Amino acid sequence: MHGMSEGARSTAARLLAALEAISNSRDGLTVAEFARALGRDKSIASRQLRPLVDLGVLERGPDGRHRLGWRLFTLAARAGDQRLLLLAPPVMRRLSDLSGERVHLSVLHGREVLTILSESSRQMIEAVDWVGRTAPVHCTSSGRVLLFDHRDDDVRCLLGDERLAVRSSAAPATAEDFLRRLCEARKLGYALVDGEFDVDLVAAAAPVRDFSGRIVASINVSAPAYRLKERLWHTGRQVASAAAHLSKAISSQADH
Amino acid sequence: MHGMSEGARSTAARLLAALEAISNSRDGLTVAEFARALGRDKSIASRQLRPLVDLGVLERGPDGRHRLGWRLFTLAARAGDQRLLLLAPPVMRRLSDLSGERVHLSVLHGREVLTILSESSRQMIEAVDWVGRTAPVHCTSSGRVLLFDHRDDDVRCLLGDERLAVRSSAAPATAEDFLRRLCEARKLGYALVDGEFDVDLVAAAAPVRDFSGRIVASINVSAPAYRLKERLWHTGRQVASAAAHLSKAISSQADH
DNA sequence: AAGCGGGTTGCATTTATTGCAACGCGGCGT
DNA sequence: ACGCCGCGTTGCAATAAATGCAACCCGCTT
Repeated sequence: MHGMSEGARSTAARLLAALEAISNSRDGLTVAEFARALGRDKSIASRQLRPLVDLGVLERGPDGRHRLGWRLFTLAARAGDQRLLLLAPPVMRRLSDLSGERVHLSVLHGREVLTILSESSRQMIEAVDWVGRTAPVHCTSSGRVLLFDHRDDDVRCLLGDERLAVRSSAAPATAEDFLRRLCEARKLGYALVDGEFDVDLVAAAAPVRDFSGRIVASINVSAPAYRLKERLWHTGRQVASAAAHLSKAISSQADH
Repeated sequence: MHGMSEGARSTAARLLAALEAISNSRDGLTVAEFARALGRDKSIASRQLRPLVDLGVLERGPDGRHRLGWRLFTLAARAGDQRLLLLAPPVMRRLSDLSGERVHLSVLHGREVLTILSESSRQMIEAVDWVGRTAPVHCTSSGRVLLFDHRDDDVRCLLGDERLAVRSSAAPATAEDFLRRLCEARKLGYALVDGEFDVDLVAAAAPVRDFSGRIVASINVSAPAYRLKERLWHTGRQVASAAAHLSKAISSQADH
């Protein structure tokens, strides 16, 4: 009952305590239950809950129970974007040092893959800036990873019925061909691509997920085949590890 | 970028305004920027931000910029219908590819329509879109759809007795006018709107229902009239199909 | 009818927020 | 070096909140 009586000093702390009290309840709280949970008078509960409902932070069901509202989700979604851009660079840099190659962060952009961050390696020879540019989803490791959680039907619809525009002989020519490779990558947990986007390029990618498990980005290593092909499997595991680390960091308190 | 909303009375409203000000900034806000965004003294900003940072709602980077923090995730993870949020994006993306236009997912919030997801060619970068914002219920396709199952009396009560605030000459001026259009949409199974919210905007929306048949959200396509008006009927059927598909998806148990 | 619990509202008191001022800090141009 | 400007924090009085008690309405049980 007295669960977590704590010294809530600030009004912000009291408000957050209110939200968490409701969050911790399974079916929401009525005004009286809410008042008891906070150990305050029910009048306070009534007057505190109303503006929150008006703002959309809480929802009041027809049964008079208060539950968390959609507004919190829109905030959390933006928090995810901000934290991704904030926390990705150090993870990417470490991966770049480990692999010795250039590391990219990409998101799904329509039916293409958009690179939004890039961390350079010490190498002289490397692909020029891809930031802001898009690449086909079907012949890149990032594209494969970003479609991890899509159902086969959605993938087919995304790729279109026609034959895929092949950039090289190694790239998948049909949607079914792509789905086979996607299935392989799913089992593996990360995607390896050899000469599909460009005959001389190999790449490894892994998915970055937010707090709800949704794939929000892909982290990938791309390099000339002669330099990376031999150890591509090893790099794949490194990328997967980095992506998992970034996924955890986005939704957890302590970073670095 | 300046404070757009006025009339924040309660402390809860002030707090939410603070969070949204930071949410709407791409790289976070410093204390001074935050103060300017709220139009208040910087001392208030300093004293308001600190407890939020301590609680984990906000995070203060080494550069002194405040971004949304991890604590929002713990709340949002239980907010709303997680199943809907998880399954909607792929369906929306497919509809976006089909129609070539931007797709939104909205819920009813009081007498307004709140957009909670948006899928299109652009994903997260420069996402200054509708997400998190509300629109009038009487002159939007989503609003019409979200009131599908409301009784006429409830609709009248929701809209109020007074004349509706018309945004354009095409929008319904009275509750009875709205009810006529709502009845049309009911028969059709989806709602088409031409120049009601904005003279140059057309839209099509369809209802998303949960297992019990209750309308939990609306999926809709919105685009400039010159681009979509010709094929709006066709788009309406596409939207209805996508909404039906999503309704089935959130009701079914089996899902990878 | 009376009792009970949930929900809201009035009002005096208590408490916290507000805005002004001042201060320390770090960069930058003359 | 100096002064200047912007940022961030802190004291302090006036202000504007939140708080708790009470009363009230409503539906329901006894």
